[in-house]
Amino acid sequence: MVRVAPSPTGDPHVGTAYMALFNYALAQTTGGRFILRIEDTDRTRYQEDSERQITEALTWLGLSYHEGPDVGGPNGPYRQSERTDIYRENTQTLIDNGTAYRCFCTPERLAELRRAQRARKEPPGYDGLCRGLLPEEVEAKLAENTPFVIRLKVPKDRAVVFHDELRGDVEIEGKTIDDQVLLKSDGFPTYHLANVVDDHLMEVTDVIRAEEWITSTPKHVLLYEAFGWEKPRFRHMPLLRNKDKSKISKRKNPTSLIWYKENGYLPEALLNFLALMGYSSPDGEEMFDLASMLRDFDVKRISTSSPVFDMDKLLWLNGEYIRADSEANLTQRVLDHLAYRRERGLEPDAAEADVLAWIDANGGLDGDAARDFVGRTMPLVQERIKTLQEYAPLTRCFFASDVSGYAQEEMVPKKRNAGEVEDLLRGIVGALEKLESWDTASIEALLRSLCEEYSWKPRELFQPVRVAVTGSKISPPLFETMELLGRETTLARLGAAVEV
RNA sequence: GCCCCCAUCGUCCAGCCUGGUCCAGGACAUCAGCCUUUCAAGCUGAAGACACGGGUUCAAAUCCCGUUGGGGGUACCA
Repeated sequence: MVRVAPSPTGDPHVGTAYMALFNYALAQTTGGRFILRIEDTDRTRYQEDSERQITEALTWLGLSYHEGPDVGGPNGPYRQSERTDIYRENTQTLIDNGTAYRCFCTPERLAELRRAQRARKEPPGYDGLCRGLLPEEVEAKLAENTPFVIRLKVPKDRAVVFHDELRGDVEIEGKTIDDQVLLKSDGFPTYHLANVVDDHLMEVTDVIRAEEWITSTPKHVLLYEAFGWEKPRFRHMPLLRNKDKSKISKRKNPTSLIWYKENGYLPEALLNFLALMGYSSPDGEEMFDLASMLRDFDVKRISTSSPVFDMDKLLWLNGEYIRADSEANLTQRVLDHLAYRRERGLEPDAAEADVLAWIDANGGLDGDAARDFVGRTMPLVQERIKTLQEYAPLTRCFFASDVSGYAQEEMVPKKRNAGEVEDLLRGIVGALEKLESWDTASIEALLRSLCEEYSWKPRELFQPVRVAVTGSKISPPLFETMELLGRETTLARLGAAVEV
């Protein structure tokens, strides 16, 4: 039994997907179950929409869970905010057996304490003032309704050792472990308490989480001991990093899974990329989908050094997946992507607006006309785009009614002048008008013959044609583009170019 | 500061556990060439790393110790 336990505090995070992937892989390859648990115990950081976005993002990635807030299961509820009674009851057992205590210290006193400790260059931490409270004193405070928290009574005279399956034994001295708050004064548990209680109750046997939790694992171990519960196996994954090696953050990297979807990344590419971070397949293959990862998945192959999140490599992988896809499927993906962006209310750029305008005028995103036409452009651009988002800029010339926004000099090759280009274009228009069959091969044959006739090199001659027809020096293959546009549009654009 | 984790090309990984086959292999990025109607894609090639110092050993990228560096933690956040 494994779980992923994100907190709904903002956009679904790439780190959540990373953790989910490895938990999912372990569950799938060991016949275990995978739980999604929402850790929403921090009411100040809670964000309404976040949980739905998390579930949607995991679904998008294909990381389905057996149990979770939206799918139910035998170990619910799966939102910690709905389990507060459970935490309260369990905390009471700790108080009863003497492994936890009520602390009535005010936040002000704690802040003052920390300041003093800092001034004395001592490690900050609770001084244990309320540890020694007599039962009557506690009763008195309680009677006065003094707010309190419940703290773990950490044994300061011994070390806590736990075994990390990936890293070996980790030993931390009790005196360096703070008397952790377990239950806040608002009645909500802290992460540490809720996490341990839930993992136990939900029968989680394997905890795979990020490295940042290593130092607090002793607290969790102490809790398992205090409750008399069996510990799960711990595995701490390396932390995803920014280029400067700091923990990945949204200021230095896109961390929102929504961002990747909005920008045309394929879920299988993102997942594959995440898998490559700290993991390698036994056969050394770098491109593998989830199914093939599962075929030979081995937790022992997870490495412990933290990888830098390299967008360049992700982009390359995304391109690989795009090229490996079928034309029909990719066509549908482009359409779905445009629909998704519209649904999200994202402002289209000029190219995207042109594409959408054409599609709207021709039956809409789910119409046959759009699918047919986008499908016909696909062979021209499939190997030229690295994200779905790059489709529109590259194919704008097929959808736009007017492409004449280019600068005049773009049509003029080096060592040629505007007059020469104009003469050439007139000649080309004349020849194309008389061309019998309007297809790629015929157009190419004709233009190449004109190269000889005018003594222009192919690359020279094709440049003004390309700019006139597509509006840019960079375009899909020219002759195919002209065929797809049709004689009428092509000639109109060439004619317009001659005019000016 | 204190505690903990980590350490192979710019980046991601392989090799390390079970020392010799490693003057270290692959991928991304970079550069060059080829292909070529632009841009891509593709192909070929180049450059590029065992952090440092000790120790163990006939032999160390691999084992041990230390140093240095990087990161994380040190909240009534998760």
